[in-house]
This record gives sequence, C-alpha cells and structure tokens, in this order.
Amino acid sequence: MSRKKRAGLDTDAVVQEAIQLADELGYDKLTLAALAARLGIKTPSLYNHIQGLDDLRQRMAIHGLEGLYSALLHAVKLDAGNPIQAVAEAYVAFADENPGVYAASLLAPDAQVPRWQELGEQIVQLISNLAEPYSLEPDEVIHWVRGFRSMLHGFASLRQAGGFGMPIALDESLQYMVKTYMRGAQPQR
Amino acid sequence: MSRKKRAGLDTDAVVQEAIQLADELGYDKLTLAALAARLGIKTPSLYNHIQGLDDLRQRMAIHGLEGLYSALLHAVKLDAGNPIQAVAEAYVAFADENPGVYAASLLAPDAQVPRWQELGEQIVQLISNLAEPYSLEPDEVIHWVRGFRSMLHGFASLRQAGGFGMPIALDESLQYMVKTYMRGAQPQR
DNA sequence: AAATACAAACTAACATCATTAGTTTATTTT
DNA sequence: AAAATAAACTAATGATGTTAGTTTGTATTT
Repeated sequence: MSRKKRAGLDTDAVVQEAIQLADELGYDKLTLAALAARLGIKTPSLYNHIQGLDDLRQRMAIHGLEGLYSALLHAVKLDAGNPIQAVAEAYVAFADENPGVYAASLLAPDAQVPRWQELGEQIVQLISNLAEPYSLEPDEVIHWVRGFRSMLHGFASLRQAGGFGMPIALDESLQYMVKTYMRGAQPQR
Repeated sequence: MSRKKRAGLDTDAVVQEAIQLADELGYDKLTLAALAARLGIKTPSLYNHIQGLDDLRQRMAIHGLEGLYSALLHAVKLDAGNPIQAVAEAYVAFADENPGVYAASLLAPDAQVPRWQELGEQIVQLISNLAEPYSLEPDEVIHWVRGFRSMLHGFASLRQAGGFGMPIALDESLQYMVKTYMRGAQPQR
C-alpha cells in the first residue's frame, strides 16, 4: 500500500512546496529551478511528478480555489451575524496571506478539468446564498454576485499591488465598501 | 533639430510597439526577442532605447496610466448626466480594449519616478470628484474612492481572466454594480 | 567638402530557464 | 533472488535577458 521512493516526494509535496515558494517570492518569480533546489533534486526530476510549469500552475490554481472556498465556508459557519462582511474579510485575508496561490487561482479555468469548474461553481454558489436576504430576481442575483466578487478581487488585487498608496485604514475601507454595496442592494422603501 | 537615425526608431516608438504586442499576445507573453523582431532589429539593439525589460514595463505602465486617465477624463466631460456610470464604463472599456497596457499599469508605482506617482494621484483626484454629490466626510471619501476603484479593477480583471464564466449580460452586471454602490452611498433619509 | 563625433545598429558571449531524451539506481513486487 | 517499476540522474537543446565590444551610418563641425 505505502510505496516509499527515494526521497519521499510525490506530486502533492511538490505542489505544496511550489505554493510556499510562490507565496514567498511572488507568483511570477516561481521557477522550476528554484523549486527543485528547494526540494533537493535536479530540475528535470520534477517531471516525474508534474508535467511541466503549466501543469504545476494548474495544480496550484486548484489548491488555491480549495483553500479559498474552505476559508469562505469557515467564515460563513462561524459568523452568523453578518455573513457578508465575514466572507468579505475572509476573502481578502486569504488573498493577503496566500498571495502566490491566490494569483494562481485566477488562471482561466480549463474546461478539461472538471474539479476546476466545480470549485468555481461552489464558490459562486456560496456567494449566491449570501444574497438571499435581498430577495432578488434570478437575473439580479447573478449581477449581485458578479459585483460582490469584483469588489473583493479588486480590493485584494489593488492592495497586493500597492495600488492604494499608503495602506492606512484598509480594513475600514473594506468595511465601508461592503456596507455600501449591501445598503444599495436593500429593497427601497 | 530633427535628428534622423538609421531606422527612425526612438524610445517612444519602441514602447508603442511593445504596447501593441502586449495587447495582442498578452502582457506576460511580451518578450524582447519578439519585440525586436517586430521592429526589424536584433534584441540587443533595443538597449539603445530602453534599459531592459523592467524599464520597458515601467514605461508601458506610465503610458497605460496616461491613456486610462485620458479616457476617464473624456468620459466625465462628455456625459454630464451620470458621470459615475460614464467613468465606470470608460474604465472597463479601456481595460478591455488595451489589455496589455492595462496589465502594465497595475505595476507598483516606483517612488523614484515622479510622473508615475503624479498620474496615480490625478486618477484618484478625478474619482474623488465623482463623490462630491454625496457630501461625505474626508475620511469617507477615501473609502468611497478605494471601493469604487476596487469594483472597477476587479470587474475588468475578472472579466479579462474569464472569471465570470459565460460572458452574458456583462454590461448589465457592471451597471447593476455601480448603481448599487451609488445607491448605498446616498445619505439615508 | 572633409573630418570628426555620436548614436544606433551589429556580433559574440554568458547565465538562466524550461524541456526532452536517455541512463542509472533504489525500491517494490514477483 | 530476479524482474519490474518509479524516481532520481546526466547530457543536450532552444529561448530568453543581458553585457561587452565593434561597426556603421548620419549629423555636426571644421
């Protein structure tokens, strides 16, 4: 059952180390050479576990979406008071703490990989559920979800890129943004 | 006054061609080799006009911000009816039509380059002006601007990355998002 | 008009990177 | 113990960015 090979390496260990490296160096600075060195093997040996750089990035993307989904789910379960704010904070925190894998998760999903598509749908579903209190039309729910995701990704992305200049009171900015979007979605009386 | 050299090339022509190439191939696929070939010169000759790939990307970023600012300004001047929606549409359209240069414009501004900082501030100022009707406190204006930029960048970025799945009714989604944010920012009566 | 200066092209060379092919070796299975 | 297999290796190739040093065409100066 348990096959042990020379260095105890398998695909998952390689991807895991790649994620860690990408978080440290930045997604675009991740190289197979650096990864191999870190694992104590030569670059070509990586091809025993992954198909190449593109394949590695795909696997990182899937790990990223799994982590993100898990973080969002956890936020919903924990904070029942204001799930929308909780999800927003969890989303941004995840991107902040796992910049490498978050960048990978933005890769255009390959339709050939069902798990990929599936994870995307799960995340959309989770966010859709957040819109329930607003009693929106089905079409509007789609718009609401797209808007919410845009806000969160945009905020996380700009923040990561240093696009906000001085990083002062960013938490308040996130809160304000989400609060404002929520208030705007509320039925007008 | 007018110096003509061998191939009529100058820094600006190189950057211009690089932008065009990046828009065609994608920002990350832009290589000095491809750029040189397109200009009919050898790769090292590029170094007579630019300092290297990083320098080229910086120049592309500045051109991108100039183009973006210009597009937003134009939208404000033209559509006096709903300047916020007009700016949002102009922003997303610019990112859509100039994907390469828009990607470049997201580079973290180098504090050593004044023009860069300056353009960022101009864009922030332009967006700040949009918040005037809401009579917000100074702190709130900052939050409002950050939120608005996050929405627009997130929308443009996710759309570009194919993150929205089926690209159905994206214009309506953008309208909904902006409308909702606007409504939420309105003083409650 | 001839000489000089200079900018912009070139060739040659190097380091790094991803990738493929073929080989060795350690572990597992028979 | 022998055979099979998986995972490491070496060697080699083609791209890429970059630097150094050289040639050459245009512009300026004499």
